Amino acid sequence: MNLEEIKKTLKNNGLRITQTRLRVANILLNNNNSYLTPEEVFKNIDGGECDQVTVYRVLSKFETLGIVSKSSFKGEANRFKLASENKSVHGHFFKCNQCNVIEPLNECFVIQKEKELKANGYKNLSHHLEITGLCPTCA
Amino acid sequence: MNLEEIKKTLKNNGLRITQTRLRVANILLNNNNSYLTPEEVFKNIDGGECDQVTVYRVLSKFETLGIVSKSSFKGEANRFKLASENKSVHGHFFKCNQCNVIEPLNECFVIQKEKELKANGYKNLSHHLEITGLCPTCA
DNA sequence: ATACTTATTGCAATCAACTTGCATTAATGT
DNA sequence: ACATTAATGCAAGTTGATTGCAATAAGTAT
Repeated sequence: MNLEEIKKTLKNNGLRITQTRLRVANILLNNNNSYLTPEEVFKNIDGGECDQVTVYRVLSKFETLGIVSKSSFKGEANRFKLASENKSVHGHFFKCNQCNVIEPLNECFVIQKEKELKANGYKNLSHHLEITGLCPTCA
Repeated sequence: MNLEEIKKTLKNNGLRITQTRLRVANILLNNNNSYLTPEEVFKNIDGGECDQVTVYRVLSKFETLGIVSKSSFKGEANRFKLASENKSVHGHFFKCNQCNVIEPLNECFVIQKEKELKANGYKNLSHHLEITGLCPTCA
């Protein structure tokens, strides 16, 4: 996704190219590799140039348009990044119920399933896998 | 988990066997097969017999003790049920970003990984897998 | 360019699901 | 029966997000 593609997507859907949408888009473009919370996006914009609610609305709209993908973890803010070429984005973690340590799980079991879903017409897939329990230290 | 096991677990951890803990335990025992939110548990207790905050605290304590397992979905309340004999509990869903339809995914990819973690000393494991995107209807 | 529509925004209020602080109450070991 | 301190109730606070509505600005027609 580059700026032109984003603009085109907005146009194609009868949506307006507004200041805030452009600002949010540019921040995402400059952070292509990391997920940002709406608040982080807002702080990058800030200067009183827009309202935080607008950032929420823009990101939410971007998501339904497939411009961004969302990483959604209970207990923390949503995170957004530009949708990658291959639309499949994912994160895997182990989270200890006691000490709250979060360890990445480095294998992806789900890509196979996503391929299956894609073959059946599902789009813009991303997934989130969380295994919780007690880590060896706490167990 | 039966009532005796729950009491024993509390004792073993130097915790008191209180009215609210017993009430919550009994409600969970009578709903062994479905996840309940703290609010649902509270409503089952109600009669002004305790405070909802206490239910939150009890369920949270039960979780760290491994008495219950938690299903934790962003955008909705946590859900709890008694930990099963085999401590591995899981839920898999596909959630459409547009229409919010939630479809269960009937296969479990993660059991293998959990076995691996168990072999390495992790305990009370449960997991949650969510694939999001656009369902064929919305795509 | 100017006027007109209506999508988009800002602001304030509201929400859900918890969490926290603290004084009071009630389990439990002696 | 009493002392200790874990557990509770109540009120308030928090975080992340949503909603209603009047004001504003983007895009289209004139």
